[in-house]
Amino acid sequence: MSHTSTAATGVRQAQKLKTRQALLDEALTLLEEQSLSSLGLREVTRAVGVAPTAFYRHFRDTADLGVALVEEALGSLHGTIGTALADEGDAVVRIDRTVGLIADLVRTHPAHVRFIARERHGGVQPVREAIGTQLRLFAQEVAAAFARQPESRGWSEEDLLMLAGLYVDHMVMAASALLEAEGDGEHARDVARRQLRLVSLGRQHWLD
Amino acid sequence: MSHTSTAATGVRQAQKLKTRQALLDEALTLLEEQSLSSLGLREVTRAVGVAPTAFYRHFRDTADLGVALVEEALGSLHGTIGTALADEGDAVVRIDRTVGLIADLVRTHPAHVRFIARERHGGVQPVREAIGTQLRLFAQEVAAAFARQPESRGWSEEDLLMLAGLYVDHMVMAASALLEAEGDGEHARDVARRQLRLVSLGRQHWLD
DNA sequence: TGTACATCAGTGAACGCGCGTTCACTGATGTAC
DNA sequence: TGTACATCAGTGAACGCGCGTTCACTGATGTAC
Repeated sequence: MSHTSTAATGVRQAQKLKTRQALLDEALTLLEEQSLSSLGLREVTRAVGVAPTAFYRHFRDTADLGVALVEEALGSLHGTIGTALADEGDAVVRIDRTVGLIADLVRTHPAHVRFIARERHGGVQPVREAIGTQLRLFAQEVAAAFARQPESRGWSEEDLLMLAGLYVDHMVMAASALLEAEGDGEHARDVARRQLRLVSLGRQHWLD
Repeated sequence: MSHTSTAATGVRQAQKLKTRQALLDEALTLLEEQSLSSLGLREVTRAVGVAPTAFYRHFRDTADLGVALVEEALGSLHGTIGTALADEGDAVVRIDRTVGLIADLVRTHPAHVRFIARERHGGVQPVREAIGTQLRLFAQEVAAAFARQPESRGWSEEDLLMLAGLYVDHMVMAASALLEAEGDGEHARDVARRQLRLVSLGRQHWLD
């Protein structure tokens, strides 16, 4: 806790983190074809190549691991989408950039996206709650980004949150649709863009 | 197969249907707290009070039962929502009626709604596909209802489907939000109404 | 209506299997002096 | 730097349990004549 000791070698700690990450990675892979609700602790340790009991050094149970996966999947996203929405460009450009960002996310982290879509309404309460909390935070960031735009003059905070919720819900939907789309998902991206443009139009006329 | 024989007593068939329905009902109850992916055949038969092997007289496995639940949950909805949307009244009245209809559905059949929201992206492929098919049919009906309204003059079929998809997705979202809402869900209903009104505004200005 | 045979929804025993969890352990890493 | 002790990530055996599936069965219901 003092001077150099905290920054000591930490070989043990590094190895522990490596095992923990392997458990998270293999669990995510197994979750492509099942729900967290049916994921077995032994399945995960078998895939990693450690004894079943090693699991308990890192997580209390699979629900606990699920909560960690939520953090891994959504924790790093904060700021990203808000930036895409708030940056320069007109409405259409901003929407295209946002959909592009979602498509990138689906391409680089398909298993994380699937996990969030699947467990958002899934059978494991703590995980549902963790996802709900993250998405609510996310909607607040989107609302704050909107608030900074001139189009939002005259909007109540309540209405901004309503709009942000609509956006976040559709981002999750669009991501899930892209996952299921065969090929390059050109059609799915196009539908997502048109839907967001329609929402954007509604936004422009909300105070008429 | 001929004359009166098909309409014979059918005591046996009636009893079989009763057991089948009991299996579906108890499964749905068990699914309030877990995913289909982890639902056990023995759990279901135990809840009904029949031998585990009786299950096989009705379903091949729990995935098969899940597909039957999709039919039960969504099969009866055809026409209902389309009617609410197509009937007389201006946009706001139609939206209020639609949200009221969703709220009724959540109140009268909460477990069915939860099942659909949960398994739409769940870990059991045949069930995901069955839900996808039903919701796509549903979106087509909504698009057809929209097509009959004067507001849709000049709209392409593709755009009508895009709009209908937006509606259907938000109905599922709204239903799920209402399920999770504590109390009477007044706030959730209000948010759903405002979101649909904003979408409706976007629709009115789509061809500007 | 009565009888003889067929059907088939539900039974109950049995199986092998993988599960989550406990426990005392090992041996490499970390710490104090 | 060297030594003696503490920590703790990962082990491996063992447990009791519920799972899905098989099989031959029973007895009420249905059918043919």
